Amino acid sequence: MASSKVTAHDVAQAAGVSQPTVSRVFTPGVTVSAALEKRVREAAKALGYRPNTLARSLITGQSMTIGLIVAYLDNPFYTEALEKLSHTLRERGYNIMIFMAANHASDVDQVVHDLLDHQVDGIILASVAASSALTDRLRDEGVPLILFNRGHSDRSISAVTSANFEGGQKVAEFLLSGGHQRIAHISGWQGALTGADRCAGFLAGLETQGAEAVSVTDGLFSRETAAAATRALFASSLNPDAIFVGNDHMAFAVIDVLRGELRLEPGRDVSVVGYDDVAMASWPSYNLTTVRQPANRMVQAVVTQLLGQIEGSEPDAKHIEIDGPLIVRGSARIPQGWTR
Amino acid sequence: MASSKVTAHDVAQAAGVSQPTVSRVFTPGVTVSAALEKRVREAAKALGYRPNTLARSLITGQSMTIGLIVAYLDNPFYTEALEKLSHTLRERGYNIMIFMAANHASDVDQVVHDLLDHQVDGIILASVAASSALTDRLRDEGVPLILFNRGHSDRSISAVTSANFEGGQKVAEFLLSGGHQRIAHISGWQGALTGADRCAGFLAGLETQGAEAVSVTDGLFSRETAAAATRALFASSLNPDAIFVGNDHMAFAVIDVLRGELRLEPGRDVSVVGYDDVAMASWPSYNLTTVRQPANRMVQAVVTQLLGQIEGSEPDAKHIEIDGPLIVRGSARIPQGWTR
DNA sequence: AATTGTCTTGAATACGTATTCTCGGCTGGT
DNA sequence: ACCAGCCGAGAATACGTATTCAAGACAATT
Repeated sequence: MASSKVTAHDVAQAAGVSQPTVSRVFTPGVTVSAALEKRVREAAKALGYRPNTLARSLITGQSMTIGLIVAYLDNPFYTEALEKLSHTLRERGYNIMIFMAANHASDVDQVVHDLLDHQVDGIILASVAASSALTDRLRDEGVPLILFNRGHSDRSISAVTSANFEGGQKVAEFLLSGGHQRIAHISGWQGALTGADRCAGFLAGLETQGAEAVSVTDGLFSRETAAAATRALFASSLNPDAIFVGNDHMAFAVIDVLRGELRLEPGRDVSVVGYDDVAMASWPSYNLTTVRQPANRMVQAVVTQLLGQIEGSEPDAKHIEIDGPLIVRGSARIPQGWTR
Repeated sequence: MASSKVTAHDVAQAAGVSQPTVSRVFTPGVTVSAALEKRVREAAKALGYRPNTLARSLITGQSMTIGLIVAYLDNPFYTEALEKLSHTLRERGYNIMIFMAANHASDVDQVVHDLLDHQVDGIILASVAASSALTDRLRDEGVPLILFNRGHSDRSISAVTSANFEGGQKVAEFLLSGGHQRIAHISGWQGALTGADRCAGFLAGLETQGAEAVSVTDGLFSRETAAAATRALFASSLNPDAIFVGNDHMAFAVIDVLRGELRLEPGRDVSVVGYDDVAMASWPSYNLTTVRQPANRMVQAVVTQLLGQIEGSEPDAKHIEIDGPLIVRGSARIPQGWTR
């Protein structure tokens, strides 16, 4: 029964009221007499009317849309987060405009401009760095920005991460308790605070007990790089007995190389510890000991903080760190009497 | 230097021209004298002006936005597709508004209505079924719809899938050539044409050579269901020597159960074949023989077809099937002299 | 009964842009 | 030199809604 484009005017005419009255019926918190509301709703239903969000946004200045930029979708941690973000934002009435960006600053800048042209109410950068030119622009434009799983040296930028430094420390403590002697680290990308903090925490944790890593390599959050680093590690004379890998995604590559090429069984011949606790970490093939990043709580924090800034109730930027436990599985030797 | 909201009027005033002239400068294909264009562009740059896409969309009726609805993001095939879709659509000037939907028809309907309120120019349903109430509504509204990796009984609905029936046949031929005697099938969800077609092709392929499956179970595209089906399969007296699994995502679960719980090595004790050829299929831990769904070509087809319908150059709906090869790896016994 | 106040509703306007229409000036052809 | 035709730019309008403003109806208070 609906024709292609039904406007509030059409409904108004059908219901014998004015267009603003129709608008009021569909605007929460505005009062309309019960009789008119009924007539309007019936007419709207009969005609198949639904408000045009674009026109509404134009006048209210609120698009109810959040821009999301994400780089590494091959890392399942981010798809998990994307899924939860989508649901949580939708519950709060917001929609997501999504962009995949290469991790070049120029590409990100371009994408952000596109988002601004679409009048997004806020922007989430997941696993992507923000140039200061960009943050300046956004501050100027008054569009809230929040980083997901990335820190920023400028503390006036909102960010949600896990407690990466402490996470790295936990791994160090665990591996040392396990009596490992030659501990190597294939780190997350050192260009990102997330990777650097985990690395720093890990090394600090080792140092606390007078130990140090036999090798530290930047794995760049890439499977290929991590795999190559693993081969190099065992081609050298270092002969490590434990490897802390900067995230699960790389850790799977490390395990594949160990098992498939080097005939070393994780947990028996070499200990491997990851970071993220993605779903795959619990699959029997990997059974990875890892530090959990609580995606649920991180997403909740992102949404609360971002919408707080948008709706003005929480205007101050914050760097929120969320603590996560070490999940002990089979890929690393378990210290005797380990209960933590 | 930019203030919070710069409009075309501001630029016009600064450049000493009218607002429409500013608009013309930013509208491709419209002619403006070089002198004025230069003045406008300089003023725009100085003020930090960028056109408001919402206002533009309101008048042109084109939002340059595509709605994307996806259900199973834990299946990496879809994240891969999402990534490619994002890039391809962006190249063509379109943006993506994304929603995660449970696979209930009611949820999908709700989400589609939200998308329509946002005036999307077209809708892609990935791994989600469309109710006929929905397709009617969309046809009425004049918004093109296309299904990705899902067929539809109504041939007037556009859809892009792989050649699922033929793919299933290929697997049957391969397993029979390998001399397998007791072949089982853990199928994709039979409520979806994708799952049903693969299954039908497989069974038809077996029948061609006078064989039949010892067991057919619906795996529902779910890891847990597939794992349970595997356990049940080997708890019975069937003792299968080959399993064709309806997609890679489930096949990984099957392999995990075989190896971790049943101590059976895929490729030696049991042959396992999947469907999709996601990146993980080539990882050494799984090394999965599988039918490739060419994500690149499928995405290209989706975009070409959808934008064709939107821009009017290709108004007729089509069901496009894209053929993919069997990728032979190590998880299934290779027939002697197999070269195809 | 008169007045104050509240509550509803319609008229008018605004949001920021694209497009139609019109007009002035300019070019080119004979 | 004159006119047809064309091109470029401004004035006006449209897109579909939310909001301000003013006016009217009605209840409540004195």
